[in-house]
Amino acid sequence: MAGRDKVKSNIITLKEVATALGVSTMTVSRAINNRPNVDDTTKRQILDMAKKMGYTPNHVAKSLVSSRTYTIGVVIPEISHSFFPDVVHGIEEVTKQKKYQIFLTNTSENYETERQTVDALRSKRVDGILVSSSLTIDDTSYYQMIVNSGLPLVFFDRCIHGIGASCIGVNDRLASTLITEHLIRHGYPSIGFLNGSTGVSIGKARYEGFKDAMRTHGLTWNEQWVVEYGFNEKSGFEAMNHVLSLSEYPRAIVAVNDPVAIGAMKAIQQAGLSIPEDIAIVGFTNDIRAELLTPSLTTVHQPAHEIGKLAAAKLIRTIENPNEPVESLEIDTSIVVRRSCGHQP
Amino acid sequence: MAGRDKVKSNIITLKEVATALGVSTMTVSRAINNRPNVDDTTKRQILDMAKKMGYTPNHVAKSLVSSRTYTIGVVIPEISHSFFPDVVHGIEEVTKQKKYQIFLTNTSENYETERQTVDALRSKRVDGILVSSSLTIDDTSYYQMIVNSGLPLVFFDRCIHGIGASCIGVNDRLASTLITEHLIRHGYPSIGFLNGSTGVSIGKARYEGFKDAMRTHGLTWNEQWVVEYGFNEKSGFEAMNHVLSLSEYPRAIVAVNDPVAIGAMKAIQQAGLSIPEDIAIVGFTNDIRAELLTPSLTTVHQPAHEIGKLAAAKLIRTIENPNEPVESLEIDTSIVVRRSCGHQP
DNA sequence: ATTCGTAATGTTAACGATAACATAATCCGT
DNA sequence: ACGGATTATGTTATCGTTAACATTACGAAT
Repeated sequence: MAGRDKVKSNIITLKEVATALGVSTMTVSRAINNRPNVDDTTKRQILDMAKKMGYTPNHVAKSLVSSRTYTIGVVIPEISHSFFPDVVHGIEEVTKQKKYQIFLTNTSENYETERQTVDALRSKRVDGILVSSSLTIDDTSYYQMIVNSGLPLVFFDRCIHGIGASCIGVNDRLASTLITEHLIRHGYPSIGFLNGSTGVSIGKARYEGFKDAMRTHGLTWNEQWVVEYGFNEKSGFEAMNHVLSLSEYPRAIVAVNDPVAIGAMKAIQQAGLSIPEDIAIVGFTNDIRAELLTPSLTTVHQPAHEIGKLAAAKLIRTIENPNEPVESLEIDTSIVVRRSCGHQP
Repeated sequence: MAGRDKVKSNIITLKEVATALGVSTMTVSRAINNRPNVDDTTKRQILDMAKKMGYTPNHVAKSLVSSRTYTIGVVIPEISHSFFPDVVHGIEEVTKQKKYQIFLTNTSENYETERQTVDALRSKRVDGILVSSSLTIDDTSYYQMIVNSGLPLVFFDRCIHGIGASCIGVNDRLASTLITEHLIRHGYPSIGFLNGSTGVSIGKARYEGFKDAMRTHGLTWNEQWVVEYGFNEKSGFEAMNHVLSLSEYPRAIVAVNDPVAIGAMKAIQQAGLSIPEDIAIVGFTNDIRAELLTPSLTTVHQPAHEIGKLAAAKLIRTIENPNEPVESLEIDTSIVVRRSCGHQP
């Protein structure tokens, strides 16, 4: 039974099905694609034969003719942040329903890699791309070129504005203001900010929000306590160690995201200090671990799954309707108050 | 500056570059692909012009000619389990280096979806697929057909054996035996097993390992305490509630994976019982949350990243070398002893 | 039976790139 | 200066599918 003959490759084409039945490829094509003008008997024979021969349509050829691949490229900075798998989950949900497939690419927070990745996706002629950009330089010309080329592009989470691409983000600046104000209300006299990079949209927006809150409340901040080490746990650890090595350190910390906050918490605790008694800290993202930490981390909840769904839906509308307007959506976040900010049950 | 002319699509082809310079497409093709027999001057002109016109090679057309897409399909059951993003990370690392791109697909633990997904990947003519299967029925004919069709296929984590496909898994059965024995050594008189599904390879192997340990130590187990509710947190919660509703419940629990263990822990604690004082529990996976839980979860560490890398490397070797042998690899795991098993610091 | 209309089927060209073969241009040694 | 070897360039056919046009078949109406 096992191992019939060993043909090198048995990928069946339309033509082979056609010859097997003595009809033309067009008739087979019509039958397979359920187009009109095929005799019922013929159609049944074709369908049976196609099944028997194990015919699978070649989408590569189809794509070449139609200039449509039903494929979407997804560019994310770091797949191991719990935020992004959740976004991908949301994207998947929409794309699956709309019969698109996704190319998932991880740039490791590297803009050069990001460009290469996008170029590769363009070469593969994806119908559109979803990007959370790691751009840190003030040069949007690359994405401007992408937009000009007509490739549908929707940013999510980390956006680049003003180049004619839609964006699904959150109200980062306001959320950052609110969570900073939450710390201010606790009465902490000094607050530091652990940023990833101000070149990245979320880094800039969250820092601005931090400053808004400080200014509104007539507080000043020590520029030494505003540092940029990166967006992951390791960089949070290093950033915090740097701050702790200064002659003075702040009474509270706003971290640009939860991984950074988690790294910082490790640094604080390893230095023999207590959270929130010695240093209070808040994050941003509502990482899956936030509620489990000791103390649990006060943070900003971002609806990752929702962001993924909205971004994918927007992109598909942009692909399928050339008149779909460009828009920037800011989804509301909410503050999740736990223990790390000093809040008592 | 913005909004030059509004051409519908400005995707440049080889031919357009060729006409712009008055040479043939072949010459352009050779120049672009850095092939020999192109005059240096001509080559420079072509490269300049291609860049100026914004030419991007069309991989769809290339793929049609070469029957190679440099694309790998990745089929995973649930992207929100921390295990899988880690695996994907490992896969990404290898594929990026080898210039492949990955189609990421999520089947939501549904075998029907899985088949449709694999069919879609075949239609898109991926060069190979990496699958962690949700197959729960005793019918491997579908994958047998895939293997027979010559499509390179490597399973990871959840394997289907005996059909001629390679597999990168872990020594599930042994690991399960070891962690069960760890509980036995604690002296618990009764142990239950929360399975996902015995139809899935890991469910079967881990259950077998559990039984091995019990038998070896002359213990019996109550079949009522062996339940199958699924592989996620919710099913763990429900499974445990079911067990707790029985007239008697076991002194310790082996969960088929960490999400199930986490759900079960919630159920136990909501029932007013303590872990490990009333019920001890161990998991499997070393989820990112395991060490942060209260109590921290004793579990089996599976090198997810490593599995991803090995699986991707094996698949690429299989794609690029028709004589690459079929092999099943079992990677070693290690037990991470924390508090939920009753261990004291 | 002739003609017309529609349904069924077939043929050709095209999508963009490249392999394989064909030709033109250049170089070199004697 | 000539023939043979290179090197540079061009032409044709092909990958698998489908759009667009062309043809054939068949039933109905007169």
